[in-house]
Amino acid sequence: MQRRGGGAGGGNGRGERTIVTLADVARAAGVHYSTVSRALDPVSPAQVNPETRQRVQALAKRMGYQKDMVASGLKRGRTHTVAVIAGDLGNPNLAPVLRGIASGLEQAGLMTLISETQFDSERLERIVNHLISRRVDAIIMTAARPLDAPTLRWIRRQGIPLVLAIQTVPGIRLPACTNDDHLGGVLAARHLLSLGHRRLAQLRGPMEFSSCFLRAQGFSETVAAAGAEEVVVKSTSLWGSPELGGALMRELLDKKGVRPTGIFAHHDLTAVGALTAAEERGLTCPRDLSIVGYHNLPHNDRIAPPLTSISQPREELGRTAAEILITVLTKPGQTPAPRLVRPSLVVRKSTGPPPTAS
Amino acid sequence: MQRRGGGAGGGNGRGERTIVTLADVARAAGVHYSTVSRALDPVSPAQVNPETRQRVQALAKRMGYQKDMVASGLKRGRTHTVAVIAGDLGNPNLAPVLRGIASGLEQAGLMTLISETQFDSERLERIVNHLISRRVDAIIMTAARPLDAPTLRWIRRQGIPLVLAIQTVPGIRLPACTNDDHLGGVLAARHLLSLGHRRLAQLRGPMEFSSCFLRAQGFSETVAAAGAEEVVVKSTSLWGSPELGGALMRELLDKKGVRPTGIFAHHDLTAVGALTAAEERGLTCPRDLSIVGYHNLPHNDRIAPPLTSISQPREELGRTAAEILITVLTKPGQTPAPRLVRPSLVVRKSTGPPPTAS
DNA sequence: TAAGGCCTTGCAAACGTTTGCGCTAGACCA
DNA sequence: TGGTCTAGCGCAAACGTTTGCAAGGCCTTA
Repeated sequence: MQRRGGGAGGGNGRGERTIVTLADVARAAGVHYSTVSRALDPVSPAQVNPETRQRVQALAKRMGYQKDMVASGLKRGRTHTVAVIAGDLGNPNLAPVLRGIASGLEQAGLMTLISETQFDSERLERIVNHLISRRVDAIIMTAARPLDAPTLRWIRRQGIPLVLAIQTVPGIRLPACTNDDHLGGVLAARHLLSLGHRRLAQLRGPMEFSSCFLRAQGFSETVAAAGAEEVVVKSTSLWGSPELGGALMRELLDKKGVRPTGIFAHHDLTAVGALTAAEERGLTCPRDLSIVGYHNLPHNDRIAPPLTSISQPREELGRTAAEILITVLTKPGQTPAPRLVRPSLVVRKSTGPPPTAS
Repeated sequence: MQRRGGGAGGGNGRGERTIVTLADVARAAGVHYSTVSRALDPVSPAQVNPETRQRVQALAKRMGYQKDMVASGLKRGRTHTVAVIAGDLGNPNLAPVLRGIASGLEQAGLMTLISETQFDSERLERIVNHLISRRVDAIIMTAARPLDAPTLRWIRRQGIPLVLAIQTVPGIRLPACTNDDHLGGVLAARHLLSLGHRRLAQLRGPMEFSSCFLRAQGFSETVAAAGAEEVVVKSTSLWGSPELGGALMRELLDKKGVRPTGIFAHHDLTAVGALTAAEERGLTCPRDLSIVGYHNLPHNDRIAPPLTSISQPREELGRTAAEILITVLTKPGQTPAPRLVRPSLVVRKSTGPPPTAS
């Protein structure tokens, strides 16, 4: 038996329980510890007498034996741990995805280890090295940017299975699960067009995010196909804040020419900022302009006016990513096809027909 | 050298890099591997010739050696991993706390492993057993409920340091870092009282959460001390949803007697639901009633009317919890005193003087 | 110059589990 | 009855690191 190091976290260290190993169980059962190991291994084909197996299992349970995953990991080379790398845990869209991943992986007996890069490449590198040295079985990356391509390649060279979720990066073929952001752009455009808007604009997120790029593409294509007009506003490197939305909206309103009436913001918070900026210029929504947001954040129906938005099935995305990862782990060699989950449009009060006079 | 198992996650497995061990570096350096181990150990007091140390370090770096934390963990009994158990990752308040914890622990060279219980006791037990068998160095629990007391005791008996964050449970003395919820209740009460309200009420969260209990207590005490009146609404076991807020508010308005004018909701979302319900009864805020929320959620200033709320320093709480944990790990035996972080009042438009006619 | 000290390094035993191999004993067949 | 086969179990070597112990060399001191 072995003692645990360190005093008990809370108060009197009277606990100081010992930890039970294979050898302990073996001694009690009167067999060799390798036999115990085999008896406790669920997949080992009847290498051991059913009777012995029963006896040992019962004994192990009674003694409170728990396999030491660290030792097992060292020997087997598999730690049953999957790391999820996130950019910003504060992003409310992320939590359901993480939950989907964790619950999906749990069913396969895998533990989820979450880390946050805060979009800092150096930090990402540190984290990845740490994870590698910890011998995680696989990595799910939810915050990939083109910038990170070298790191992704480095992970792959280490022979560690890698799955991308939410974001994908061009130029690297990796199993991935993403939102159908192109479709999201299309849905936003169709909605505005069907209401009668003919002059449209986008408040875009950073184009180096594949998600934003695709949203923009889907939107622009649909607008062009309908023969409507799109006013282009430059995209920024910032992302998803009301401040950004305000800035972009002011820039849009300062432009010469005819003011667009249908706006597609790549983020609900951007839309919120844009709304505020528009109100400051005496415009009201949806009378003077309609706006579609993205992400369908929880408070959208309390905002004035309640925000029409594109909703993404977040938990499903996480579960799908987990599924993909599990196929990668169980069937090495094949690269599963990328998978898309489909967003939907949630109509509220921030969109309506364009002003008639114009 | 050893090969990594499993095919590369993405496409052609051409990579299949080998992994470098102490023995490899030792061979290349012409020394014994124990010497390499010592040369690479930053804390080992000049056990090794500075010259050799230099040479070995340079070589290790050049060869891309990375310490295998699994093997190290097995030998040393410390995995440099801390588990954080959360109730619901979707809770927007949690993310900053997690970030605070992770960044605090990172500075001590500790990795953060996050798990979600979804407030399921059975799941919690599974997770804890898994973590123990993975030999995590410590556990931070962010969602403790009285219900979980047995599990907490079980963790402590295993000799695993345990720190509570956000919630604390009565009856167990454990190092903890929590919000000063009592002060939060006091602040809310003082604010409403100073505006002139004399009939107050609370829309409380579940009283088995220490945070809600303390908020309620702070509020009630302050109201009583001011000689004002508090209308009591029963608390529920649900938590933090607009639906709950609506239900509680309707119950309050259905009560006989004089309607209270100052409301303290234990959660912003509850406040939002209450607002909606009040509007349905023809009451407007802040003219007919004032409401103070809790948590200062990001969208509070876009809600109509913008919500006065109690703001908590979330990331600071996480960092403090990490600090506590580190003291526990470095100075075993002592139980650090519980620490409180102080909330503050953010005044917006949902509070004002009570209606003059009454 | 010899003895004792320190500094540096090598040796080998752990940590707890997994697993290839070999041994024994019973079963089966000729 | 002797031989082969197989089921069941023990043996021991890994996995990669840490670390007490001892050995060797050099320096100091008497």
